[in-house]
Amino acid sequence: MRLSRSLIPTIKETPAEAQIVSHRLMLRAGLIRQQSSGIYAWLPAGLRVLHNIANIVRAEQARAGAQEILMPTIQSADLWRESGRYDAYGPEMLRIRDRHDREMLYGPTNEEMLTAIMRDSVQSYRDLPQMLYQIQWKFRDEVRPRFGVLRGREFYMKDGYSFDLDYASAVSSYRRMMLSYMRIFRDMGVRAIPMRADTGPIGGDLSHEFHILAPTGESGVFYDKAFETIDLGDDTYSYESQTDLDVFFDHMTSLYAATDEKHDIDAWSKIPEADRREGRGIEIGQIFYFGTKYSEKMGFAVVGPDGAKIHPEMGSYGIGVSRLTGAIIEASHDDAGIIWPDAVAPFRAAILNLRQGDATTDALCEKAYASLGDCVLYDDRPARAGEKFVDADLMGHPWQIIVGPRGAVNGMVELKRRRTGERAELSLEDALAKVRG
RNA sequence: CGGGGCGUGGCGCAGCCUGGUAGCGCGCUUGUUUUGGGUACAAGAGGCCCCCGGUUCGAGUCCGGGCGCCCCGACCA
Repeated sequence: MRLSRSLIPTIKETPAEAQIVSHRLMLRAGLIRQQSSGIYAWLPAGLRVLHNIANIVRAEQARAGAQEILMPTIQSADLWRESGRYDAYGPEMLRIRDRHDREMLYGPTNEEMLTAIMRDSVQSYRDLPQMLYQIQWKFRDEVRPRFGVLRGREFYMKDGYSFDLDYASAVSSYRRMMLSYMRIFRDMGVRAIPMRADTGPIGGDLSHEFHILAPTGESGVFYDKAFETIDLGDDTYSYESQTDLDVFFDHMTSLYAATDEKHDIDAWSKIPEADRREGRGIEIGQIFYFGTKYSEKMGFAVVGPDGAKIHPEMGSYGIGVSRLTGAIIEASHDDAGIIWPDAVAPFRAAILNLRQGDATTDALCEKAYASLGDCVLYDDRPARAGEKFVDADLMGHPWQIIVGPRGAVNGMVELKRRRTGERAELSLEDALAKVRG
């Protein structure tokens, strides 16, 4: 994209309402604009990040055997009466009425709806197991939204659901999702740690939360340093191998990891001091096994091989996609601005034209832009160099291709790596090769 | 839901106590200048001072009632 023709409204001063760093930077870098408390509009650069994150989720979920679907945001209250959650959920659920005075709601999660879909569509044990997910907007009317997209009321979330014939199979699905989640977060360039968790209103008896480490995280976390060097490779663990999934799960759950709420001093003290790590974490995902809670209440059963009815064992699996955009910034920034991991950056690189209007410089920039295409942001504004440097650092592009008249006459540019600050004088061709990776 | 704070050009704020022509910095527009880390000068544009009501000759300012937003706590993907 050409910055001169893009709506990426960076701002110099810190908006008064933004207290934490990711919120400030998302506003300043022109990623989002607030519309109401806890409700945000996503501008072009912000939406690209959201899509990048969602696509990483899609790719790895597909490999784990999950199918993508899309369910509506608006649901019928009747559905939730079947599970008993219409009354149980409380004021976090946004309840609305349509013109015929029918009770509706803006979905905060989708166990009921998908169970109903399955009930209508699946009758035989031969059709299970199934693993389905969607990436869709949710609404939870938080008492006190804050921290920008980290605690919005409207949020973009991946929610997945597994349906299995028996407990063993359900546990296998759960373990497969745990592996998939760890790989998803790795692919985004952040380190996540699974921690045993309470199940909350979703119900059930097996649950883990995933936290990514960030100095500004909401909760204190305690973990074994082995999490810093976890091997998640395809050669080590296969989704197809039950043994692999079990080994992986045992490895994850045998290592100590707890938020401050669940911290166990005794267990902690048994870990060699050199292996203990303390930090702050932001929850970016949670997985649950909850058995037949919904399939029984909502009358979803399949006929088994012996003709008997079987209520499928279910689990659900969430990733806060919009929250991740903020969480990644919390984990990856400096005083100058965002430092995007390559995989989620809105643009792989920015081309900084330091002398807009200088024929040689312009030509070299155009060449770079034509070569890299949509994955770069070409700063072709008639602005001063300093302003372009500052904005590029703020927006956090992994690479900056700095083109000025001094080097341009020889076809040379300066390539800067945002994360390390390293710079090198290179020919344009060499710089482009590096940016392409 | 308890406690606190704030609503004044796009952004950050002053003015309110003590009522009397709506200000500052940044940004924006035009020109000159400058040109490798937010240049300097000049000239401009831009404001139902959150809303409604009251007091007053006169309200951004005082009083009452709303609405919105933020922060701390409890709660939470």
